[in-house]
Amino acid sequence: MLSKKTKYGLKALTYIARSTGESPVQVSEIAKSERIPQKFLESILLTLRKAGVLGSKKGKHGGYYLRKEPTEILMTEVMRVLEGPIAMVPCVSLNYYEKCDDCPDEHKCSVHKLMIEVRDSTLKVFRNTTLADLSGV
Amino acid sequence: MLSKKTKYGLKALTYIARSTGESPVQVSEIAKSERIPQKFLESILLTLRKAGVLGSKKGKHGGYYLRKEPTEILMTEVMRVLEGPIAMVPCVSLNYYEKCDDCPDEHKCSVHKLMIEVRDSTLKVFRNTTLADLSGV
DNA sequence: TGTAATCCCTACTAAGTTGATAGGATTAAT
DNA sequence: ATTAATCCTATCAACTTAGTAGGGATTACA
Repeated sequence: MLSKKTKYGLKALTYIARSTGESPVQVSEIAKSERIPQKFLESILLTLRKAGVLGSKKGKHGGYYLRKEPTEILMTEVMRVLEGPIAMVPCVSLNYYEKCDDCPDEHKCSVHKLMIEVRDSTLKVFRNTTLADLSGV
Repeated sequence: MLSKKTKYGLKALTYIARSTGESPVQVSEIAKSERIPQKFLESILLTLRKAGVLGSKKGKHGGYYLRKEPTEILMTEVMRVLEGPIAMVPCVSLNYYEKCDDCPDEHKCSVHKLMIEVRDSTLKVFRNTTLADLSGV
């Protein structure tokens, strides 16, 4: 299951990408428009900022803005930040590899092979999709 | 993340598919060989039996056996039984569709479109893979 | 017919995750 | 100063996961 965190994060990014103005977009505005609990959204955007996807401006008239063009923001990056590893098992994760405790030899593991295929096909989608595709910009 | 339940279930199915004998395969044997907690595995195989993937024989010399040929057992079926919906959000699930509370119009939802793509690419893998592929039979 | 082996079923539980909420600290514009 | 924003930490209820425990029901076979 996709977490609410990721779902909200994607919606917020889409909203920011679509907002044309020069000034940064405020959390309250996004929260209201996208029906997301504001405090929860705050923490999500903070995560995205720390990961370098968003920039922020503090104080009055502050808010969040994209650090890159929507066409440059890949879903691989966003999904990894919000949802964590793309692979369904650590033993096939490219970025967060971990050995399974119960597998003596992962090359003989039937689950391993299947999960590599799933990972690759999902990666293909995420590598081929940018924020621009999501937001129609 | 893939649950242990699914992982263990897949390993167990693979084990059963590989075991050539006429008599059914016992839980204890699978548990020992695949390093799976026996009681946990019992409940998993029970689920697979109730879903019609496995058959069972009770009493002494009892055990589990496949109800179909490995080539006939698709990953779509097994994954749905063990892991639940293949879609990452209910609003794009083919078998367990549910509307999102926060989406006024899901056709305009950016997350929706992305998740349909992920669902389709994952489905493609699962529809193309049978237990025979996993077990090399 | 007794007994051991095996699946079947229900209930419980510790640990972790999720989806928030609360309260304030910090920063910047006016 | 005041106001409006982000930033940060802590807390929490509900749920899920990965088991464990204990026994019931069924069957093979001596």
